[in-house]
Amino acid sequence: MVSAEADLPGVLVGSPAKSRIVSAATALFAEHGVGGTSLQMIADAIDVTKAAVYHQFKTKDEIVIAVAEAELARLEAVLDAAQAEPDPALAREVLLSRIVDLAIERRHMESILANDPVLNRFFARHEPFRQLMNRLYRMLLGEDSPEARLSGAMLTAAIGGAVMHPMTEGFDDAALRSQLLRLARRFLDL
Amino acid sequence: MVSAEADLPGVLVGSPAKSRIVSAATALFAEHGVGGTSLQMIADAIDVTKAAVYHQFKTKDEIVIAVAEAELARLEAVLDAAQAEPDPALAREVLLSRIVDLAIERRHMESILANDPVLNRFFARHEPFRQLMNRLYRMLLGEDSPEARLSGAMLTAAIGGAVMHPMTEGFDDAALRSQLLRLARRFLDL
Amino acid sequence: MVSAEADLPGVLVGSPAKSRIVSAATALFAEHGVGGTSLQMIADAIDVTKAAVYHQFKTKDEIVIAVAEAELARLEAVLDAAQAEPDPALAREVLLSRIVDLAIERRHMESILANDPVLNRFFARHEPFRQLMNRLYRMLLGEDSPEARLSGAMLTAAIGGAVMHPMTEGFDDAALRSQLLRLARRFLDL
Amino acid sequence: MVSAEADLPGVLVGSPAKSRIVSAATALFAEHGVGGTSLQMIADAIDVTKAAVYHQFKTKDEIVIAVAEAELARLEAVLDAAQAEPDPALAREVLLSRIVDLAIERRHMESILANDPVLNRFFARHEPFRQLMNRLYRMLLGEDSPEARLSGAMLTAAIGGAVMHPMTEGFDDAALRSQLLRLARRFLDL
DNA sequence: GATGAATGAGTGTTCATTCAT
DNA sequence: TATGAATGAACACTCATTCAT
Repeated sequence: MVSAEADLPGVLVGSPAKSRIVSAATALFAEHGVGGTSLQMIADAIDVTKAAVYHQFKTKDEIVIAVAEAELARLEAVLDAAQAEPDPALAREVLLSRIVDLAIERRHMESILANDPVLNRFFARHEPFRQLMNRLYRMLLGEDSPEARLSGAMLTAAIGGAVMHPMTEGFDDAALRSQLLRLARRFLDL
Repeated sequence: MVSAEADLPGVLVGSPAKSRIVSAATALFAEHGVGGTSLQMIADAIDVTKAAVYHQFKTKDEIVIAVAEAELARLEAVLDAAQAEPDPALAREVLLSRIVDLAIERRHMESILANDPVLNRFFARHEPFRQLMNRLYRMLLGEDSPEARLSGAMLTAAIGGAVMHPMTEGFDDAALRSQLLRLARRFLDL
Repeated sequence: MVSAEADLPGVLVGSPAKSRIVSAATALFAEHGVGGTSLQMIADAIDVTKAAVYHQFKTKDEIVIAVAEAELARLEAVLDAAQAEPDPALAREVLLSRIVDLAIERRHMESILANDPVLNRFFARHEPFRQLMNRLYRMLLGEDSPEARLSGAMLTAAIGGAVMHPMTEGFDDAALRSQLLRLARRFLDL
Repeated sequence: MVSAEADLPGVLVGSPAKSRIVSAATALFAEHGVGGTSLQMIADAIDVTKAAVYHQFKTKDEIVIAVAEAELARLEAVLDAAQAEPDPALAREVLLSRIVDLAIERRHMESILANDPVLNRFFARHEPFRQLMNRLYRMLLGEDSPEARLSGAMLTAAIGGAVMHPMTEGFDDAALRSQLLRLARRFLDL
């Protein structure tokens, strides 16, 4: 079980009431998927009634979108931080490191956030997400060709998938982290 | 929409009646996820009543397991075929090629089979699956160390994730296939 | 309270289970209106669960339509009976008499069936209903002009409205019946 | 759609705030019925919060009553105007004409106000309404017998029902108006 | 093998209403 | 005067599951 009370670091979503709902929903979505999380579960997690949740969000979809956008905001923060670094090679290193960190962190939430079909469909049609990913690939691979996009997609899928993969349960965080970095760098020809 | 009537190639699951259910369920799981597929939908797809489905499978979970094991059987067939090749390097090539084929095929089912949280949880606790994956990694990487397992997990996650990734929609099948092979070979230092 | 168990005379709606639901729904719609009648109320009235009702009708709308069509069938039976009479003047008398009977009967159900906005909207868009009404007007007024239709609409509205009108509560059934017939005949210039 | 902002002519219901609520509620009741109109809809229509509405009316029922009484006040105004005419025959003509006007006006609101079961029940138990109707019948028919009351009830039901009847959709306002007057006069033996 | 009828627990959503500020 | 937050009860509808036939 995940603490539903702790706010996600660095994310603020409107009113405190809204923010608590989004935090709880994020944790629950990660554990049970969007489809497996009922509004009753979200309401119970923050100890209010379903109707109170509905006072803040008109539909479950609105909650899903809020969660997705909060997640996007975290990725954007990572990109901004990396871009602040003037040396491109160093920026790439920072970016890779932070992305692996995000993935490792997800591991502890038994996260299926990145794999959830509902969220995937949302992201696929969400232009800001596509722009963010393109920015990410450009920083990682130094160019913006279709091939670079495919390489980028493979790399992020590889990192995200690896931490959740049943076969990597034996690794502790530190080991997984350094192995992932090593393999990712090799993949990027660094 | 996917034809729910056509049997998956090379898979036989008990009686013909059972087999038709598993085929329909596989297609529906791929389209809507396990959680998003009701027994009513499965029954409708093969034009029988819900009760008829229950006559073959005692619970929905049994159907899920049957679907998962049928998928596993397909992977096993791929491994067997590759292992029949005496030259290890060639075997590896065949294996990689067939795995990419499986992934590309999934693409057309808008498959979320590999990402479904329910199936993931099933596989994580399913010993035959773990053994199959270890066999796969051994063939791909030539050894059976923890590091090899992590590399293998990353590679399969990368391939499986890439075909579904929103950013790879622009590639046609052939292009995606050859790019995936190229990148996978590079990753394996072939 | 109306007995929800007694079947409407002469109406059979598919299976017995379906028929019992339609009977109960008719009584409840008459008492509380369509909008004021919940599926729970219908289910309670015939002592089954809501889900059992849903097994017979996929939506509440389907129940509303079934009720409306059963009511239409009763009117159609009245028209058929009148049309069996060879003498046109006598047929008109029979028709008028039966229509007033229907109205008087409604009185005891505190019926708002004819006034229900939901049913009204359904009927307005239901071609068989329009044809039935035209047939009725033709028999009553002997012609099929727009003016005849307006006269017919006024007459049926008058009869239907009068029995429910708060100002006619003082009349007993027999008195109301004969007065309605007398006024209706006068209106039709009989 | 009906403008919820414009005040009903000649009706003032307490404070301006209260009046705006009653106007909006009247329009919404006419469009969706009492049961189909939520406090949220009323609040939205005049751009305040639900709580603000509750500040003016303790319950939804109070709003319903206020709406009903405002409608009654309009009818009373019509009666007063007619009674101001010294010649009884002319007074009757004026009254009939104004009543038909009210009915025609309702037509454009797709009004279900007169048919709403909730309002009907309210009126049936509302003494001022009964007195108003008796006054109306006396003016129309020149006497106050039970028979006159029934004739009156039939006539008003006929007029009110006819304008809403599905079979009268083909008439334009002017045609409907003159036909209604003609038939009503014939009915009253004028 | 298969069906139709039924069930209990759940879903997302809306409602009239209350209350501290 | 008005608001934002909350609530409990109800709503239409769906679910996996059971069972007599």
